[in-house]
Amino acid sequence: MKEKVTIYDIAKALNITAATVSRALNNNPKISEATRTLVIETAKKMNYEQNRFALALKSGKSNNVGVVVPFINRNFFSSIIRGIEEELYPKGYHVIICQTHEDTKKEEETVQNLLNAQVDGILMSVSKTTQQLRHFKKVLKSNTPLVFFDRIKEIDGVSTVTIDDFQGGYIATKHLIDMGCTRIAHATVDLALDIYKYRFEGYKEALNDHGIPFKEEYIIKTKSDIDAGEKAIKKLMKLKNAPDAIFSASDFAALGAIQELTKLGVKVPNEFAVVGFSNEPFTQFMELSITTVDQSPVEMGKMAARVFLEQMKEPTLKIMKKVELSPELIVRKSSSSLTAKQQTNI
Amino acid sequence: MKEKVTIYDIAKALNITAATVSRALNNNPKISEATRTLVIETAKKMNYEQNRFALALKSGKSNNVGVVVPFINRNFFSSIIRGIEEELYPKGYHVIICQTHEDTKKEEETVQNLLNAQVDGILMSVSKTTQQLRHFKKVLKSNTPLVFFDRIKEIDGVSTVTIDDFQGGYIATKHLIDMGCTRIAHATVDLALDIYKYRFEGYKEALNDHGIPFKEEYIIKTKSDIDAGEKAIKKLMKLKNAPDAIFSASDFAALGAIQELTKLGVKVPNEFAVVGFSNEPFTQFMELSITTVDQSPVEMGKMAARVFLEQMKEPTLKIMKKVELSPELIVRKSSSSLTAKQQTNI
DNA sequence: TAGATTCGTGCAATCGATTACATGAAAGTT
DNA sequence: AACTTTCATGTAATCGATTGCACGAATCTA
Repeated sequence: MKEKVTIYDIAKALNITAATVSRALNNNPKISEATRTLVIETAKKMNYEQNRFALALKSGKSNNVGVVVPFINRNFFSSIIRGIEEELYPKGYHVIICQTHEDTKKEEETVQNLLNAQVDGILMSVSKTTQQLRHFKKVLKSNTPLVFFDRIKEIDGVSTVTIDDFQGGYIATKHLIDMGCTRIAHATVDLALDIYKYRFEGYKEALNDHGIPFKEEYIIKTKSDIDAGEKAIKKLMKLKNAPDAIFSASDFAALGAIQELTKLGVKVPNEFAVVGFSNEPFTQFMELSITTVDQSPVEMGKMAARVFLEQMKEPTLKIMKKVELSPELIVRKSSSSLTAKQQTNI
Repeated sequence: MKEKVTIYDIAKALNITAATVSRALNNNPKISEATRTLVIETAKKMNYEQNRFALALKSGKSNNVGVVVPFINRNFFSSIIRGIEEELYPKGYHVIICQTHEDTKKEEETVQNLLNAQVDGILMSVSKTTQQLRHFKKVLKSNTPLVFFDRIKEIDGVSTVTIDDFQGGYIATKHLIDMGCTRIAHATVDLALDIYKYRFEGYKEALNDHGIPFKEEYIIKTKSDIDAGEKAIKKLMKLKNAPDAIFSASDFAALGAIQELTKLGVKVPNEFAVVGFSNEPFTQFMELSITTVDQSPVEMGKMAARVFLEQMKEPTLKIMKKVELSPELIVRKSSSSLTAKQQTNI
């Protein structure tokens, strides 16, 4: 039906060759001003659109980038993707979304797949289960820019965009200390993942800086869900010297903690303060809104995209950049009866 | 560096022509069994990967589909995309994500863009502001399958996947009636959008079926945010005959309503019941969890993908399918003190 | 004015895969 | 034995855009 207009059609219409048309459209300086404008005008008139595949075939560049995340329908990741899309779309790139379901196998397969699709770059957050780095090496070998965000692996030649999880853990903990808490527990998730390791270390450093002894019994390794938070509190409140606050590396666990504390009759925040991590949307909507650490995911996505673009500008150079965004503590009711009133007007 | 292996390389290695290799790899029946297996084996050995661009250029098919939504970092949309991706990835399609920011201009531009990129199909949810349908007609003219989900426009030849918003409005309202409410208000958003119109009509029908007179003063047109919900309650509670329940077409407005009610000292759900719509994640996490209507967005995404695949299977046929998923009422505390206890264990 | 530059354009190969048509060998038919 | 089929493979065009090289005309140089 709809015949696509090609440069040959334009050439025929103007009685010149396709080569001239191509050059005119690409602002090749060897073309006379007269024919250039003529070509450009007729191109517009004929509704010419460059065929991306022909271009891709010739150049090897697709103008697509692959974005790989565990799940797209997690606020944190979808916000990152939003940032990436908003940064890359105006530059003519299309964003291809893939999910790994936290499964290394699928991750490897997906990466290989994107490579076959000759994406111009891959931006990704590594699956929890990933140990093997072979598939990333393949990406580098194929000269495709690779940018990790949030969940990274240290690989030579790979740029990374993270938030400063250490600082995040530090400010969260310091805030609890400032609020007068002295027996601060910490719920972590998986210390094999850098993000949790650094949050934990920030926690320890804050304690240390304020002369509060670190207690192993206050550290609970949980999953990142509500149930885990409840269990953590159950365990913690049985201790002889039960804590008076918890910094949870997960908002969901923080929520579970609050629910369990309420069930036990412990008043939050007066008797027990809670701080989460991630600024999941629900934390602000709760009646007892939850203090948490914001990771500015949209900004993180934009930054990852910018790092990629920078690499594309210098295809000959091997750029390796490490960007660390600053986390922001968002104080809400779960940790501060004082500010509770200020925070009421959402 | 990394030289890509082509069928010519394989051909050279086996001292045959590329045509034979191509045919062997495509299971063309004219190729002898011997050479076929030989070719396939060496292809594997040489790590051959088909060049998607060459294929795309020749066939005009990209194996990409475009997905267009207002914002990707909205739980509803990101969940739909998750469904789409999970359904399409195994079939070899890549999903290209685009956002319209609820802006018709950007929507038109995006659609045009996807068309240029020769996607094999476009799945989208229409922007709120879209009136003009020209860009959709263009899609149809180019013979690209178009599937609308959730926010649709009635266009001949376009398949749609929606939930039965009428039924959603109906069961939400009926639930309130069953709970003993008799003065049920309704907060809607934009009656120009079908989804809200149908929810409203379901509401009216439910009232009607149960002999409850419809009152214009109980209908509030708001935006879909917390603030809007608060304002709605302020207005409603000033009425001489104030309502005892509200069915909000937006979860956010429902939340705002609850907050305002609490501020006014009205007990939810005992004195006033609230039902929202969409099953946003926060509705279940609230201390006073919110009754809402679930739209099974992942399922909706999968369905949209399946409708697309069906169309691809029959390229000659013009398939126009209308799928309507059933919404599900999720009863939580905000409307039912009885079930409140059952719902405690999340 | 002859020869050297410069300029604008055309020619043709290339990117990698597919496919209608041609070809030649083997097998079958009478 | 001569002829027709069948079968497997090769030849070459095609998809659309890019680009090094060639070429003729116009302009410049001495």
